[in-house]
Amino acid sequence: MVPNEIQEQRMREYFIQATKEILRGEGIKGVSVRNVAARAGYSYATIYNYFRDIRDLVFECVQDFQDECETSIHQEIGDTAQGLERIRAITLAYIKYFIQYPGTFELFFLEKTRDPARKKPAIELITGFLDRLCAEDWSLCIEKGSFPADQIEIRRQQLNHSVLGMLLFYMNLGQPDNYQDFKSQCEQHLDLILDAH
Amino acid sequence: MVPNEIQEQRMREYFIQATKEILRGEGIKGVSVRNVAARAGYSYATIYNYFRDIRDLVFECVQDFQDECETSIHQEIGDTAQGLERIRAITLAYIKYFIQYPGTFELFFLEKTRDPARKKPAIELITGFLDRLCAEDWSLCIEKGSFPADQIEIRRQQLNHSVLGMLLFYMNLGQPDNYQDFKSQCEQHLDLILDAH
DNA sequence: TTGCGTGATTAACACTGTTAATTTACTTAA
DNA sequence: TTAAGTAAATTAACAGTGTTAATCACGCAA
Repeated sequence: MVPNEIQEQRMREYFIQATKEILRGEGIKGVSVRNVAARAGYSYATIYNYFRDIRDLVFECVQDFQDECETSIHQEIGDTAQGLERIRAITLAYIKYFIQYPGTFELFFLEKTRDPARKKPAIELITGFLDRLCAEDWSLCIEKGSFPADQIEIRRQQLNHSVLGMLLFYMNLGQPDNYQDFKSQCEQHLDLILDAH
Repeated sequence: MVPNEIQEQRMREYFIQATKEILRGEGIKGVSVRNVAARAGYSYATIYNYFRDIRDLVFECVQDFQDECETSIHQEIGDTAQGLERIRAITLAYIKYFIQYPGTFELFFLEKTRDPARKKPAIELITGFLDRLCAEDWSLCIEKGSFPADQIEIRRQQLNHSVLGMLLFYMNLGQPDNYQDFKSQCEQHLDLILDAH
């Protein structure tokens, strides 16, 4: 890495850090060019020397928040035994994280890129996240023959879709109208999807 | 109705019409106070005599778009016989509508109210929409005993969540990356949810 | 005709993202 | 050491956004 590139990466990191702080505190609505720049100690226009636009900057935070989320999940699930039961635990912890940090939910699922092609890595990070978290456990399900092999794929997808749908219903439409009901709804649906009947 | 109220309702209607036109043409990103007012032939500040804020105005369009969507669906499903098969047809038409009018999808599921309590009617319109469309068919399923009665509710919910999740994945994250794949994915999942096994 | 009041309008404020022009800081060559 | 040149940070500016307060215009009653 040329010195130039080290400095550039450092500058980028200043802005990314500032953006992360704002996302954590105020959510995506608090992120603005001037807001981020002020927190990073630079003028607002400086951002455009390091990022194409503000959305570009915001998507740079995806990896970090995902790492953070993953850590939180692993703490939450403890040493739950691999397999279906752990898919359940991981998914519930995954949901819990987004409820706790709605700013991250907005960033991951509600924010749009100007140029999806250029941001493909970040987007793939998001779409494959839950699958990646549960990868080993699904493999084990195949080995143990918990499901017909051709059903694994569709169940993984269904898990993805249902979880996203439930989160969106709860966070954007307020349904169910309290967390207790929401949580038991989540558990009920997980049981259905992960049940081998 | 006092003359005063008739005039007021008329004014509101001018702005609502203008908003609907913009939503249809450019989606929610095209809706701004000045944009709507110009199209309605009034000054931007006039809107605030009839609506609390711009989001308030935007949510006034929900009912109309829902009526429009319902008409489109009934056209699409033709005379499909009541029951499970019609739930399938309705849901596919429902999905098709939102793909065709992404502005409506954004309005229904992505837009946030400032004051959810005050906009409760519009929100309930949205959250109960698909259920209402399929109400008769679910009833028939109960009568015919297609499912255990206690499973009906959860399947209805699962349909709701899965559909919303799939739509969001496809529209915001571009997964699957083409409409053909998306459509067959939808069909596959519908079969799973509506299958009595 | 004057005065009042309703309601539409303009002006203003505080924001937003983005770009161009300018200034600053630093490195290199003379 | 000074001068020139370059790279990067800053300011200014533009075109938007939502929202509110002050102002203006019009119709109606006295």
